[in-house]
Amino acid sequence: MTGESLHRPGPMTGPTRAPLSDQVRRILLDHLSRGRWLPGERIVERRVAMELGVSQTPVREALRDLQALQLVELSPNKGTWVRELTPQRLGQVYPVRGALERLAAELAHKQLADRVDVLEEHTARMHAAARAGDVDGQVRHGVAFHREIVEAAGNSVLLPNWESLTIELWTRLSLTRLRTELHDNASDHEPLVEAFRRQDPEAGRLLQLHILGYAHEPIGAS
Amino acid sequence: MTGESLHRPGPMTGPTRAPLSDQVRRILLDHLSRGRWLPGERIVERRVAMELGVSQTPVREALRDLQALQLVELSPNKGTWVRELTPQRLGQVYPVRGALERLAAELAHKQLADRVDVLEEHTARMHAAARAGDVDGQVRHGVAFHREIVEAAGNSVLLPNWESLTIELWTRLSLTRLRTELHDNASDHEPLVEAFRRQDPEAGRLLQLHILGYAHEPIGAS
DNA sequence: CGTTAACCGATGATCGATCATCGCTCAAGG
DNA sequence: CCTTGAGCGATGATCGATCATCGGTTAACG
Repeated sequence: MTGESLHRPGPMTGPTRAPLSDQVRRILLDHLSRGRWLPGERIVERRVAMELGVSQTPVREALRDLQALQLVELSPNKGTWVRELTPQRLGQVYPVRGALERLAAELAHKQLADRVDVLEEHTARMHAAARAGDVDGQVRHGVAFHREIVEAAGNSVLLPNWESLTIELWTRLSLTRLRTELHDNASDHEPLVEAFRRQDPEAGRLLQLHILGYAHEPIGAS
Repeated sequence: MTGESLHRPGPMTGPTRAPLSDQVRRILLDHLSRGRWLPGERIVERRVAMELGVSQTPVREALRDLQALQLVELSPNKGTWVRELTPQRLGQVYPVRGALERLAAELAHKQLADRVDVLEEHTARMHAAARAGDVDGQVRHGVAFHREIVEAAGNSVLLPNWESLTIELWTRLSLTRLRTELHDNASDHEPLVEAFRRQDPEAGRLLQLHILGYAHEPIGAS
């Protein structure tokens, strides 16, 4: 499963595209979310480069990106480490996320009223995934629900800021590493959808509380 | 003033430190804030590298950092451009900043009560700078005031998120490029300090409104 | 045996060169 | 004259090699 060389032999049929550093970043993200590297472990640029059949440069760039996502720690002249996923760190994400999404809901209250059908769609898929025992699906649609809200705000500063929290990845890591439960069932989202539908001025606040409710879930939280 | 070579001849006395890419980033930030490159203009990696006497690599890394700060735009295989500073973009920063700082104030309401003296210090310096006609000082201390609040929250997700907004730089750019006025006088901050001192539950909300008030300042905003 | 400093392998940082892609130019074809 | 595509210069992307730094190892010294 590893050792997947990224060399492009010959003319490389088709649209090719995608800088190597992007592909490397995706692979590293994948490895991280699967626990290929555990927290505290070192990531050696040259080793990864050789393994992927690329040079040090794109690996280095990819690691810089992961640093921006707070997934790894880079120390000048020392190297790269996988950051610990502690319940404390996880707990610090929720307040920020809550504040940002509340703002989004307040900015987008008008647009959201027209998009409740999309939100309901996500809710339904979430529900279906839950019944099918599809954890991955639950996470994906759950995050999509929230991303929809943030995108609806149409604020080009807000969206990248929210994306930088990488909710989906953190949720996955939390599930596997901290063995948290997934309580994020569809029914929790229905009151929110209703609030958006009637453009309830309190919808933002409801959303914020909804998110802070996630914070109580981790089993690991003492 | 340009053409400052970064070569390190000989044993380089002293602590040396600081990767070249960091120095380059600082220089580029400086150039950007001074208008060395105007919005829409192209930044060519090799040209900058030669000018600074370094190779393409550290320049490239520095540009990636600037991209994360939303100061430039990078298009794969196309190059780097300085992003426009439009009143619209600027106006989108304030709501996000407001939401984040409100959260900070609410998280830190206890710690802030013990730090009102620091806040007052910044207010005083702001005031002094204003009287001295020292615009730069006003900006610096004004931002420091707000950073103090965000730091007091002690949330390791919140702080980097707030820093990524690069308030100080945007304020400077706004002053020079959009010719906005600086209404951010010290007296505006005094009610905030008082609210923090008495741990007013509404302090966060006050701070948020205070920040949104900045948004009305730009002359350029139609 | 504990302390200190030169030594050295591993690895991040940087370099100079090469590869690949983008846009533009310009001439052939209609 | 307009369209089309080969040719080409500029420049980003990637590479392989080299430089510099960090940390652990070793050996002289007391």
